[in-house]
Amino acid sequence: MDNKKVDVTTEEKIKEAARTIFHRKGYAATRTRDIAEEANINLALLNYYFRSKKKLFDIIMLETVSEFFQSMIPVLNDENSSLDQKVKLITSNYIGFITEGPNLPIFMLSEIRYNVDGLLEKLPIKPLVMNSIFLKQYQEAVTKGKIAEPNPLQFLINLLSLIIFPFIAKPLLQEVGEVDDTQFDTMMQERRELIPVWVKAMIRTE
Amino acid sequence: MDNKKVDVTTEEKIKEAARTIFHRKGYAATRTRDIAEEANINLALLNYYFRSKKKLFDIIMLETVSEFFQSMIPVLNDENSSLDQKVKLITSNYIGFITEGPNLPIFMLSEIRYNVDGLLEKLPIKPLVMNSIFLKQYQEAVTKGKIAEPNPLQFLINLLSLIIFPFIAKPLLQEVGEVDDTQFDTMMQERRELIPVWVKAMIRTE
DNA sequence: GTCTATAGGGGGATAGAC
DNA sequence: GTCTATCCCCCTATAGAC
Repeated sequence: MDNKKVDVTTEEKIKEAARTIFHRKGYAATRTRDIAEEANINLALLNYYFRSKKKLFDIIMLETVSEFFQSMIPVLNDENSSLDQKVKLITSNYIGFITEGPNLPIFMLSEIRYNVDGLLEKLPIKPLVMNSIFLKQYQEAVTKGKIAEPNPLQFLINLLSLIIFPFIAKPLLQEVGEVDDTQFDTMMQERRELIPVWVKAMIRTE
Repeated sequence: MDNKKVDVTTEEKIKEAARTIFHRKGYAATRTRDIAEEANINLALLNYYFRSKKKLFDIIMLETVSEFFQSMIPVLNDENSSLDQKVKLITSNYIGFITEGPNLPIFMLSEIRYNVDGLLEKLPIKPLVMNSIFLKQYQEAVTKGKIAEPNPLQFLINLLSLIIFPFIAKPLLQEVGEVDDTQFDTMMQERRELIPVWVKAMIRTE
């Protein structure tokens, strides 16, 4: 009876369109008219449902950032996996995630700078990372002398850098390296296997 | 006679202001009024000198991307330095460069996506990297079995990722890691020494 | 070259019919 | 709930005096 496919409410259609356009062009360059067109609805309906461009944007932004972190949390807090396994999962999950929506990182990171009142404070990002099993395992490995770099934040920065940055710099890297879209994608998929090996080599003690 | 300090032409004043505002807010969110105010000139003068917002932007964009690459070229083509030394120089130079203008990477990378007609094609980026001494040295090291990763582009991606990404993700990382501006800056400066060690460890053969 | 004043248009938002 | 028509502000760009 309940056919999931058909209950696409107008509100959902608008949100979906807004997500697409905002992610592609950013807040300032997006026109509400573009969103309406993408959603195949009238411009007035957008304001009927969401009051204003800014309110609609805030909703999309919150959902986007939430989803981005939610996908990491169960991995970080799995008691039954090792540090190495966590690194592999985070790498593979995020490369897959970003391959699906390549505009996501640059959108999040540029919009977070100025179109955010206290968005990051609304989300429980800090405690979820700081109290994670992941962090405990890292610190334990440092204590045991298995890891050279004592600062877990430097490690996290490195991991995220290697995963996310290539997607952000794609146009530049394609120009520099003379690679087309297919070749670029192949390289990114190779990195699913390579990054875990690399980060392990980076922090191991001599 | 020629006092460099005083010959700040109106044109230069406008360009300087435009650079500041464009870098901070991006093309779409920037208003020509903001630039005029920042430059302490009348709005009409901006159009008198540069015809339109877009033309002014194109000039700033070209200069910005040019400067960014120009600073790398002499390092990449130095015949008298080793691969390791080049990595150290690139790391240190760019961390210094970006510390001076922290908005630069996110500005370049987000604007390059859509506000660029054929900007990258105008600049000789490709040959300058592909024909560089740096690349030759890398390939030589691969042939000699000193480097495990055969693809120099993967190596370049890793190096640039580790250098640039943390600055782009600064707000996020500060929230996650509970670090203030001073602590963040300290970490970035530490990375001047750390990154060369890390990338060396990443690619070395067993 | 630099200003004031204003034209011109685009885009967010609303009124009001259906 | 959904549409058409329209308001109105803001921003880019120009006209024209000095």
